[in-house]
Amino acid sequence: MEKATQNNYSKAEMKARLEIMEFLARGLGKNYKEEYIFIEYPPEPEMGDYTVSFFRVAKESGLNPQEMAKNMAELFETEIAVKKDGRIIAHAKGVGPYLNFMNDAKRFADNVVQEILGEGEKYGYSDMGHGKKIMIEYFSPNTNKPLTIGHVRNICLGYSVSRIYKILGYGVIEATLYNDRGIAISKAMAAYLKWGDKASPRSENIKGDHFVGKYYVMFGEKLVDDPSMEEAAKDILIKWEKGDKKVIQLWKKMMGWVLDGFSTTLKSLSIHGFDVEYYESKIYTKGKEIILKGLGDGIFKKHPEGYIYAPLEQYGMPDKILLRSDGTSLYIVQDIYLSILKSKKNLEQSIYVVGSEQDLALRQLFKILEMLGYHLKNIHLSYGMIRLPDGKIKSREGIKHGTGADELIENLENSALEEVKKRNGDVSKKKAGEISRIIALGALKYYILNVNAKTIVVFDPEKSLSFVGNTGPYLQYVHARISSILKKSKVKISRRAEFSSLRTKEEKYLVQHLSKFPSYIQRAAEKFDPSAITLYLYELARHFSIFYENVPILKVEGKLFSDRIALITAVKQVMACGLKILGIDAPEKM
RNA sequence: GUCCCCAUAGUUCAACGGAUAGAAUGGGAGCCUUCUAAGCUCUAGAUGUAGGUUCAAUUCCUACUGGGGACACCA
Repeated sequence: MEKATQNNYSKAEMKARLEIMEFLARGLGKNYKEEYIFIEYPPEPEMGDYTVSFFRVAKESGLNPQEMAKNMAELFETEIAVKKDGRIIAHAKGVGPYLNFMNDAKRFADNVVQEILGEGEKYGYSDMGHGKKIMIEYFSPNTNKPLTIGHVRNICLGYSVSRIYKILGYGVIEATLYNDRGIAISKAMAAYLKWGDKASPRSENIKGDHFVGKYYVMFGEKLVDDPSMEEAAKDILIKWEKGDKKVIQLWKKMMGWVLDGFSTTLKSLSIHGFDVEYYESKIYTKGKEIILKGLGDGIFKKHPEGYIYAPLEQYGMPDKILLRSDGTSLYIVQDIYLSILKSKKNLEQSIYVVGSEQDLALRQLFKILEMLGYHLKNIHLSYGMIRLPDGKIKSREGIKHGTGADELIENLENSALEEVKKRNGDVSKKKAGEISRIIALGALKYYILNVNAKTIVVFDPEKSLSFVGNTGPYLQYVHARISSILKKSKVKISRRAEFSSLRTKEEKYLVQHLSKFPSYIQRAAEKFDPSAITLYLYELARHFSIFYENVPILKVEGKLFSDRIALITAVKQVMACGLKILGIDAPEKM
């Protein structure tokens, strides 16, 4: 097992871990081997705050793990526990082959709550990425049809992973590539020329991407009766490549409509642009020199039939054709060019958020780059597709009902609005609209990010998205409830306070969980997986909800009151920060 | 045909090789004169099959079965 070179722990957790390591090193003596000791979290909070298992150490030293745990627990209790000298770890208990450590609840609460309130919004941040640049390319749509829930998954993943790395101090460049040329667009253009009759999104009152998508679908539908359309599309493509003025003019017009539509969808998802935008139309001819040089250097080969290819069978992949017999380049050539362009930015790593159906294509791309001598760390963040209970989203007729990004968001906003009205008769129409928008997006983004990226999700437009249970709105609800209490409490909390009165089980578990936030951020980063954050936040919300049911806040007085206010302030802050990582807004009221 | 991914409660998803396989939803039973019931409590319910590695396997390996994806001089 590899150990991270640097860990993102809260200061409180770091203190506890150092105490444990120090104790174990001394107590185990010559049997202590750092590579076999892992401090983990026990499966249940009541078992303790940290745990170490002795399987490995015992095996290496020929001892019995149960006895080791028992002896070490005794040693801790007789030597350390009695001292009460300001340590975080107060007790140790041997349970089978595990040694469980318990924090001093009061001292740990002091440390954790002070740290969170002291660091404010920066709690959980790290500088481990200081001076390191990474680029993450995501979204990268084809520009011939509107966006689907599949694109939304891509966007949510890319956006969230970007946030995670930013928090760890990396310089993150968010990039996208518009696939704005080629046969698909030519088809939409051909259909528009034939049946468009000078209509426009404005004249038809349709969003630009939907407008163009309509013609793309029309092309496919009418092709059956009118096979000549195939030729018409090819003709347009050829004219486009030659720079035919009329074709280019039409293309610019239609691309403008599509990109305008995309921009609207992105805004409705609260995504506000990318640091770098690449356009296929601007780079698609580039890269040919690289291939020819590679051929000259013996890296690539020329087939007797005339095409140039990368020999990849030696690496267990099919060979990849790069240049056609007529000398024109295939799509991957511009990918190679773009990757090399990126590598000139001194990147620590370059991440591609691309669906798993392109696993092979990206493996080939990365291998070719390696063959060319570019050893940039390329990572494919591969995600599974979203399917419907009865099959794929895409079909010949375009996309299936309920899976378009725009209609999905709109439907969700409408049902969220009904809920808000039901629960909040007193809010203004405008406010209700704002809140329902926040909730709708919370539900959608959480739904997508709560599962591992590579899982193929079965999505039922009628049933899948809900506002109850393990959902985004549940987390938002916790935030809103805390906000409501704080509004009523009207106290100033001191960051230096000692939170001596946080004694209940519910408070202890909350503090314990709060202290783990930074380590979950790191876990999410290592795996490029925002679901580590959703998992963390769901548990935080659970702990809070149980606390809320059982522990009164506004009804108690004095120090107990102010301590609990401090605690829930910390919960609110961590919840807001975590939701922000997911791209979800935290409402004050709902 | 070759390669890749997946298989866990009725359903949709969890589980760095470790403690009693967790949630949610749906089913059953409760909790609003008390800080927002989008909540809380209790209850029934699952690792495709056969081997192997390991002190320990949902997790790693092999085969099988069943799903999905990829393998164009398309993008």
